Amino acid sequence: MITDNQHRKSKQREKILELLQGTQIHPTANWIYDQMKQEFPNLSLGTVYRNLNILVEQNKVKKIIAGSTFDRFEANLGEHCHMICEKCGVITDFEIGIDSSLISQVEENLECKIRHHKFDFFGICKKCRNQ
Amino acid sequence: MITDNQHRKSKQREKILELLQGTQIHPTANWIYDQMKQEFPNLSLGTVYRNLNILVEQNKVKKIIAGSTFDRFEANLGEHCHMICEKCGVITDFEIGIDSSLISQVEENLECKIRHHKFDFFGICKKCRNQ
DNA sequence: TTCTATGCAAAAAGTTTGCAGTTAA
DNA sequence: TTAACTGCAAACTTTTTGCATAGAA
Repeated sequence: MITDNQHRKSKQREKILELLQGTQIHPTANWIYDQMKQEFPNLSLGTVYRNLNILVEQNKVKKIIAGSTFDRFEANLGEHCHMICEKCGVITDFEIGIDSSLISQVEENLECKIRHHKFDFFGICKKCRNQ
Repeated sequence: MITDNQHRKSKQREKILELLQGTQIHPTANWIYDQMKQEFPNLSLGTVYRNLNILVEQNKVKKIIAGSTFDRFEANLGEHCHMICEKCGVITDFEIGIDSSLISQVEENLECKIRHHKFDFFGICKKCRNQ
């Protein structure tokens, strides 16, 4: 494991990364906690969360399906994408021409049925760029 | 407002829908609560959440950037999409050829800087289809 | 020796739920 | 009249944080 200047080596953090690198299931913090309990009987969930945040910060791990923010709601039921500004948090709707064959391409590859999709773009919005 | 058989009319729910239909900002439950406080001084946040869930159930409103589930993590840092099974919750990685001009198209339209994006497909996975 | 990491427990943040009273149909 | 809706408060779930101790460098 490559260590940076800010963080020391830790058995727990190494194990968390190892678990994440060795699984396809996109686990929750709690799943990781359960896996580690045998090897680290006194492990606490707080340690798992703390280390996950460090690993995300170090770009060794990604957090997906961002929870922890507030639920947000909209009444725009049409098909559209979101551009989420990482600076001010504003969400802007827009439409792009999604090639409809894209969906069937996915369905064929994974042999699944797609019911809907969500395309989110993250970056800096016009307003924040000009400040 | 069109009512179904299960739900009666409610001033609060009507107002919530009206607010959502009249804004672009993809509000949180708490923002809605604040907007309504003047008109409904005794309003409770619980009522807002309850009605938002009813409106979502009625397909009059969408919940976006799904919070409330667990955070999920992955160590796959390459560019890929997720197929999320709505039945069993399994998340499957896959790659699709995203036309790179798509990003610059979005950047030009919104005059913004896109740093990353997230494409999620929701549906029924192969395993669940065959059950 | 120093300062990060840990376990524990308490707190925080966001959402849901039970209850008794209110209201739409 | 009946059953959904409401406000209130308590409970719940997920994540973060403060503190004293352990451990890496």
